[in-house]
Amino acid sequence: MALRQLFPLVSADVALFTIGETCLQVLLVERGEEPLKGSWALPGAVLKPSLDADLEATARRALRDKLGVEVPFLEQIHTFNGAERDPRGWSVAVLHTALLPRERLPASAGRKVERIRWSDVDSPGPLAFDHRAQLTLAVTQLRERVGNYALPLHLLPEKFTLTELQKVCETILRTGRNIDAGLDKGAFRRRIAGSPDLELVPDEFRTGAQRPAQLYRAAPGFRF
Amino acid sequence: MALRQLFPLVSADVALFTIGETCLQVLLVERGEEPLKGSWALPGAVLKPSLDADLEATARRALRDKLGVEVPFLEQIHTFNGAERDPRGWSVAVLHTALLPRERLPASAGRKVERIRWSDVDSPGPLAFDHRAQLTLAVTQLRERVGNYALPLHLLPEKFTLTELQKVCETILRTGRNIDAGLDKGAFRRRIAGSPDLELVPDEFRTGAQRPAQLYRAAPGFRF
DNA sequence: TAAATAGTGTCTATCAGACAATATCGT
DNA sequence: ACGATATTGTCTGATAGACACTATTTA
Repeated sequence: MALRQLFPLVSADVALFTIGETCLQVLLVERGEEPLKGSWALPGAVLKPSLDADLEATARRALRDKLGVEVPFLEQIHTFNGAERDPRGWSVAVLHTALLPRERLPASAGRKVERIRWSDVDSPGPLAFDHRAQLTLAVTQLRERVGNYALPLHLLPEKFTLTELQKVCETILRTGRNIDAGLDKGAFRRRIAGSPDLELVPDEFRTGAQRPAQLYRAAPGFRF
Repeated sequence: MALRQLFPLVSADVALFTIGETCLQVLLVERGEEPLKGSWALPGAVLKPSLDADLEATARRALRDKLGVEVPFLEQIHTFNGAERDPRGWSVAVLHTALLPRERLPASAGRKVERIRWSDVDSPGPLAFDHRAQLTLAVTQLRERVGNYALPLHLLPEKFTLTELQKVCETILRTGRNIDAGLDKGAFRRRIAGSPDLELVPDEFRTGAQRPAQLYRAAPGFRF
């Protein structure tokens, strides 16, 4: 299309992660329109300058439309661009990473989309455009950032135990090949203890068929 | 302009760094066109889809035009965007960081530009658009990444001594306030010794009025 | 009391910073 | 020999991982 020779297509894509039973999972949507109709892709939307204050707003709009959800964490991580990545022509796609606790998954999907699917991040199957590369980057970068143990707070409910936090970290780090990824309990808790991002919830515990576990939450001014 | 309500302005900006006598310096250019003609800004160019394979190419084109130089290192770091950051309307600016050894500075400036200036990164003066914020991000991120001691290789000539490398690291880390930033020689060299990014150049030394210093260079397959 | 999970303590290898000592040049 | 810088070595405190131990609940 000649238009693309003057004005590139600008869009926002999102790698939305959540914690599955054993795996880190990512949201995929089936494309309902050409090009590549019927193939799976990361959710995304074309920028509408009259609607979106910025591309983060574009990304949030995509998630509202396709999943009907507001995410607590959304951040841009890389911009894919060029003449070749989209068959429609020159395009700019700003990739975002978003995190959603499993508890906050909506019961129903959004409008405007055929099907959605939660996929293990290490076996997403074929994806449209360069979304395989986008996903790889988002996953790699997420795993690197787990080190500070703050990011996973966005994948947990408001109150959680240290063991739950550790499980989330282990799930993120566990790849298809590397089954273990078991973090040491002692070292993990020592590190957490010194973190300003976390605070203890007084007198609240998670009970079960064993010793109750102290509940924690994100510290008041917690941001990244 | 109504056009901007349909198609955002897409451009690439560059924070080009080099090492001055005592300071980390960044290239600024005086804007030769409206808007904000006459004010200082980071070099950049509007995307030309027919010319540029991607926005990295746009950034390289900007540096060629304004400084007449090819840089050995150029990498995208963040995308600034929104309806408000440019008076012309909705815009997308992909900010890049570039590094240039002082030895490779061209004698003359490029075409297409009124004036250029190398500024200390901590006192650039007023800048156009959101370039002050862009510069702050680029500098912050550069300082964080000096930790691995690999990035500064792009700011040095092909062959260099460990002391020269250390000086570059110290210069990058030295802020206006923090005058010291002196790294420990022993620790620095120990760390370098274990790095796969560096190799010794056999039988080559930098001589002066003192003990000659062993020359090093980037290891063969050095990338980030 | 047994099972299960929470939480703590200890040992050790590693590493970074501080700082001292030695090496090797030109003059 | 002296000044200057390069290069190496040692000491020490902090820390992460491994691993074992204790604590507290329900069944």
